[in-house]
Amino acid sequence: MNAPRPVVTRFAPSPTGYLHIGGGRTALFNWLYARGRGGKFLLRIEDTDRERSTPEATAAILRGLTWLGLDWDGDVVSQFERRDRHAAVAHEMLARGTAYKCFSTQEEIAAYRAAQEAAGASYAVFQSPWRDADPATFPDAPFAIRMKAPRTGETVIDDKVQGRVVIQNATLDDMIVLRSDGTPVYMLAVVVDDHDMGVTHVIRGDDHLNNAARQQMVYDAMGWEVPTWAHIPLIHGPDGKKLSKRHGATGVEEYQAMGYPAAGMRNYLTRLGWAHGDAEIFSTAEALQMFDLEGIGRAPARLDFKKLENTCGHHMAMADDAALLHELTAYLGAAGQPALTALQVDLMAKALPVLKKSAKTFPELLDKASFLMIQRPIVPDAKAAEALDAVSRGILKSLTPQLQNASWTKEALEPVLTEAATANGIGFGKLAAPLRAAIAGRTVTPSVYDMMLVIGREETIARLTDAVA
RNA sequence: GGCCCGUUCGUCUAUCGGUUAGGACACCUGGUUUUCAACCAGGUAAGAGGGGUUCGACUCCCCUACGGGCUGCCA
Repeated sequence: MNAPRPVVTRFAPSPTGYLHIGGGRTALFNWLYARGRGGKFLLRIEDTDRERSTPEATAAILRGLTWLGLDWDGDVVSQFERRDRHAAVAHEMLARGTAYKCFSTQEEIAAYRAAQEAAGASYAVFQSPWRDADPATFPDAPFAIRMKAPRTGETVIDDKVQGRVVIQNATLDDMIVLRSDGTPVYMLAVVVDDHDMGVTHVIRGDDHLNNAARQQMVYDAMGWEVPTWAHIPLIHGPDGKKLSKRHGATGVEEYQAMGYPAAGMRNYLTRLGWAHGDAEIFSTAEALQMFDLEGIGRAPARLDFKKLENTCGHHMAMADDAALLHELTAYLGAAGQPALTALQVDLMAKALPVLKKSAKTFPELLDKASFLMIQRPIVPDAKAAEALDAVSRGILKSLTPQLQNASWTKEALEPVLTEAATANGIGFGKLAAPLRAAIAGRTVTPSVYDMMLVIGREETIARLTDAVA
């Protein structure tokens, strides 16, 4: 019995922008798969395209992953820095006879295709005249190294998500592995890096499914063990088209700035395109237990903000108070809003156990907490001002001295308020409205008891006094 | 154009030849309630279309339609 190799997965984004939400999900799947099996999750930045790669983009990707709670093992690998190794492998392929020098210029290749099209072909794979050329005929000119790919037969990708995918070798050309300027091509770099990094499972977007065939040829050419493939469908927008900027947020950091809690985001993203029976709301620890490649669907999934919000609501409610307060602070920073004052932090800590139960996002939480964020004198909005008519103000005024003596617990406050209502011949609702207006300056707030308990007796009485003055 | 992948309620999905096709979000109705929520109960809602295979197909095969991807000395 051979012990199975420990799982090694990786996330390999191009640093050409922010961390796309689809990329975030791909990273999450890789992370869940590795971490759930005691394996390693590696991070590699595919920065071989010097024109488009920026350090800012790399930083943004790292921030996005960190926010999602996806930690990687070891150092971040730069693909560009490994270019010498890639080139060495290309030359090794040359030595093995699995690749050859191609002196065809780009003009010649274009001309070849044009000629084929003129001859009626709709598309033609380029067939280099140098594939089997005698070295004696080699010109003294720059050359690219092309893989000597099989021209007949088929390449089979045994994919954990897509199943058995068969590609006819005749439809693939001899891809270039090393450019004429000596730089490696992405297709070669990925294979060399994945092999050198010991990656056992390649979990990535299905836009790479066709590429897998050519990459598998490189593995074969080098005599390396082919990793387990798992090509997952891309995420689409609500209209079913590929998710793009016109759908709204596509960057992971935008979701943070919109105030979705990371745990909810993880849960939602895990469930998007993956299922485990009826499991809907689960912790990350539970996700780690359940996640497998089997549960990944084959069809692209659409983003549904309503469900995202609902999922986040559950996580908000079950979050640990201290952790939630900490994340709220981080949210304010990410959203570019002022930090909480010491007093607000104090009040927020008291209010959180109640507020978190009904909020789905941080902005919503903050809105429900507005009664503790504001300062006297409180300026009521139009509707609140209406609730504070002369009669109501009179009732509030008579209530103040009674609050002075009541002990400040919900149990003690309840009879005080209900008795005040009956004494004035009104229902509790009629009393709560002006109270709410006086305490919060608005008509939609948490329970009046909860607000009073959070801000305390002194502040409550001060606000009531202001309102009736 | 060629090749590859996909298609179950509006959305995410379960089902792995035999089910009244299940769950969740959303939506609608009712309940609870000091407001908004939250919460509780109930309801509407699906196998893209057409051929096969089979005693029996959402499940297997073929065709069509639609969607997506790849087809580069980009990644």
